[in-house]
Amino acid sequence: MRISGLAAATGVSVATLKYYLREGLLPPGRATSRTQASYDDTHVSRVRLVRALTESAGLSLGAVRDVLAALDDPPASRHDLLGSAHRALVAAEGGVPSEDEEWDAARHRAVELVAERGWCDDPLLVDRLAEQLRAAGAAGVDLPGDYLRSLAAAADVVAAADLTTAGPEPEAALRQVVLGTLLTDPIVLTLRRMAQVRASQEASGV
Amino acid sequence: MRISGLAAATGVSVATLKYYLREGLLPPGRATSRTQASYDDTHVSRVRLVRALTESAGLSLGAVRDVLAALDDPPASRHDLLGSAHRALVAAEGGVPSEDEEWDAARHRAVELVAERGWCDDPLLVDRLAEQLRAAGAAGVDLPGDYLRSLAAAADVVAAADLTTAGPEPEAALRQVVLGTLLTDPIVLTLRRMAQVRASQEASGV
DNA sequence: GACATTGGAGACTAACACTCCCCAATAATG
DNA sequence: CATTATTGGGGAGTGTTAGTCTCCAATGTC
Repeated sequence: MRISGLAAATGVSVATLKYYLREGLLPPGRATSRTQASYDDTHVSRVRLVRALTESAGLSLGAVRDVLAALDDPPASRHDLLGSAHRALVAAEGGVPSEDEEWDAARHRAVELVAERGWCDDPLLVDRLAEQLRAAGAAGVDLPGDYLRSLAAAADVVAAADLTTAGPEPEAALRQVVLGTLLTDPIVLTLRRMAQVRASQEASGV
Repeated sequence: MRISGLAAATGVSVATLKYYLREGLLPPGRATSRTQASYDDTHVSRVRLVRALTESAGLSLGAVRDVLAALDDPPASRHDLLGSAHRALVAAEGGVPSEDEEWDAARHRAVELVAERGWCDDPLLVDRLAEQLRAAGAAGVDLPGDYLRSLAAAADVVAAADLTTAGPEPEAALRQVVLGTLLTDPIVLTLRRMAQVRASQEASGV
């Protein structure tokens, strides 16, 4: 398959594919001559993956590059699997916290919630949570402790389901967890909207 | 308080505040002369809200403008409350679906899941879900029905909690639900990451 | 009265994700 | 074998977003 075939198979323009090649998001095809290369199914699925990650998961192309690099990295051991997965995920998103007194209070709340659940205390994740709590507070949105505990309980349900989708082979499991998480993040939020509408209709007696 | 005071209170540069004024994201201050205006606490919290919505919730300034406009709109009735809230939320995010055969299959899965839960069948939300399922499938990530059902169950838990934070007055409730949802979306995802790490440690016997 | 600050407005910038255009080399077609 | 289309490679240009910079005359402050 030549580049125009790849374009037809994925619905992405030739110009964009060339751009992805230049940016290293798509590996070069097998060169059959100086001005021709052939692409196969792996290229098709790579392109589809890039599109899903940018369009659905909302990642930037730079973040996609990082995720792809992490997936190509050997996961060392099954124990490190989720570790490297989360390094990829955290790197894919951003987050540099500021430092003031409101932030300290938010960070304290974050640590407390995590401790209560017996969750990991990865400082990257805790800092991010603290920053998000601070932002909500600064915007005048109050998040009671019981409310956050409900969110945490729901997160445990989701995480348990996430783990069941991972098979035993480290490489496939890494791929499944990283991509699955990134691609289901928007799904989780959409389901939340749907459930909200239903819950609100019930509450007003429809 | 003059504009430099507003800048100091919010940590946002004067140039950026002027930009927000121009863009209509921040109402003008009370003019005390031709070259001076005074700003109060409502301006401080408006700026903080804009920053939280862009930095934490990841909205574009255009989406922030739409959300703010929706919040200023009178919610008609308590019944329409979540309706207008969701119009604001859905508008704030985007999503125009494509039309092919994979999409039809994804749409069918979406309709089924929604029907099973007895959720609303707002076509905007269903279409969005279908598009997200299609993207995951195209990227080679398989989402079993049981897995989606688990996510849906968790969404119900979250939505029930969301509703408890809304008071009885329509205007305050609208604000709480819309902003609360937008600002807790990233929190939900962070909690998911944390719970995943814990669940994975448990699974590998740590 | 000297100096800083303000509102208002236009121009400029950097990052992002393409998109267009050109080239010489090659492939396909008649 | 001649003509036409397509390819890889790469530079330059585009539109959007979210600011940032510069300038002005009017005003506030010491």
